[in-house]
Amino acid sequence: MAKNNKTAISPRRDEDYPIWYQEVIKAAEMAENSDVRGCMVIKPWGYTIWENMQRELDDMFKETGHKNAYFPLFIPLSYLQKEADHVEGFATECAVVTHHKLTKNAEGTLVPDGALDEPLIVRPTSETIIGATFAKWVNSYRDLPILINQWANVVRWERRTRLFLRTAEFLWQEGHTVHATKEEAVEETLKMLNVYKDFAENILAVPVITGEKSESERFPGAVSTYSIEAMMQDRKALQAGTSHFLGQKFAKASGIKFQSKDTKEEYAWTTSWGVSTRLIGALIMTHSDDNGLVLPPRIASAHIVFLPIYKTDEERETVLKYIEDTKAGIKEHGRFHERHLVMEVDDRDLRGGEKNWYWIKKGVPLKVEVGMRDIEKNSLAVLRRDNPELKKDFIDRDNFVRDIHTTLDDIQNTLFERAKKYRDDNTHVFDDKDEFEAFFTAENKKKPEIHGGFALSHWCGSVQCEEELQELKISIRNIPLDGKEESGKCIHCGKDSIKRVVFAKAY
RNA sequence: CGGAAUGUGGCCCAGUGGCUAGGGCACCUGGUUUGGGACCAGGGGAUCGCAGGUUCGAAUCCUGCCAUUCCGACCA
Repeated sequence: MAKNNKTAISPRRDEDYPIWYQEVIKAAEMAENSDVRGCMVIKPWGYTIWENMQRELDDMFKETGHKNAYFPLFIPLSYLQKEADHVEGFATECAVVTHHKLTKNAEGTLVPDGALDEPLIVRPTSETIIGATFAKWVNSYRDLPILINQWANVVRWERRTRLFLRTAEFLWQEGHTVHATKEEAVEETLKMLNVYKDFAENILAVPVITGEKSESERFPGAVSTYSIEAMMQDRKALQAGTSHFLGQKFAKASGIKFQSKDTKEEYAWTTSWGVSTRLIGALIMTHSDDNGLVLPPRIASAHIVFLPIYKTDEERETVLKYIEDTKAGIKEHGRFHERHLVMEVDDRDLRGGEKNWYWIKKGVPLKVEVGMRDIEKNSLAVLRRDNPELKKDFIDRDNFVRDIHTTLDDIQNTLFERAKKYRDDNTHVFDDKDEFEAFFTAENKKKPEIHGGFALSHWCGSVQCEEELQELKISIRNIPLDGKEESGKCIHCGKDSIKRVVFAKAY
């Protein structure tokens, strides 16, 4: 099938990456901007992905001993003040509730009325309110550990928003745990970080680097913050999840104390960890191409779409029957990784071409055309969305049905390997300052091309070097956990260093 | 919060002081079509972002505001 040069998404990635991103979302009907500034409407095709993420992650949380609970949307203003660093981090982006009713003024317009004694803030995160609650739950070492997760929405009044990547309100999960010892809390922090890595790589097919954040990138109030970092197709880094070791800071702020075995009163050790709808942005920017969204089968909103092709009512009957038989055959193979295969049949009265492109842009892993010619040969016209050439294969129906799980797994693996290769190809080790700086300098300053990537270089550990490197618009994404110790010189100041860190431009 | 651009039916745009604001796409009706973005005919749909001002007359000029997008600072 000859393919013309026109791509379904315009502009292409190499023409204008940020606009391409928005167009992919629009074309796939995943989300749109709402009438409320900075807040998005997540449409069914996008929300299904979130539901799939929730289910997979929730299983993993349960598997590691966590239980779900729900805490209030509103947090008393005074609670936020309990932890000094925490206040500083979030104070500038809080929605504040000051009144509890509306009345009509002289002009007949509704105005806030009934001022609250103490203003409430809409949670930007829940450490404080959950900490206050945990303080009541914990008395003895026998009450520990407490392993809680909450699925919720949070609000951070961001100045500049982008669909899925940064919105004023977003959906996420936040895990909060309390432990008797530091070791146990650290272990929990790293365990959940690895759950995130597992999820990102195996379910989303997004390769990530686990590592610790530098001091300046740390969560407000944390002792240490760890992240998973992914590379998008514009070679910028995206922080896709974080896990925090909170030490005893929040325990002290909220009074989470317990009596130990030897009858002494001790402060507990806490952790928190979260991923958000931002992961959908990561998914889009990792796999999608110039023809729209590309979804890995393990997270896809639908796995297979059948497009019936017929001319007469009789043919329609025949074709739809053939599709139903094929679906039934596929169902007999059972669930795909414990999930029912979602199969759509698009029998809308639309031109074939238009319908085809519709589903290509939606990123369904397998698109199957069925017409009379296929039925005669007992075959199917199959297009794998991971094939950038959009090439149709005519496959024997029995083989297609038999191999369906293998095929989907193969698409999943192909996407992961492709993303991993892209990241690795664009990750370089630098020991020379000039080369390092050239790597991050755009050739065309007016309209910077896609350039740079991840640089693995030595860093002395000083905040000053980190700040000065911001001139290159880069930051330390994290200090990889699997990085081996080796002596070297800081790429910026030349002082001694024992570890390489990941430098990159970031979202 | 700074810089830039843009606001005209659902979407994309034309109209740069003068008749009833146009076109393309989308939508609805009828017909012909249907294996890679169809065609014909008819039809519905707009307080030209908002508020003031200038003018005999404003989508068009002026002022202010608002929104969106991009770039920067700040952040998941």
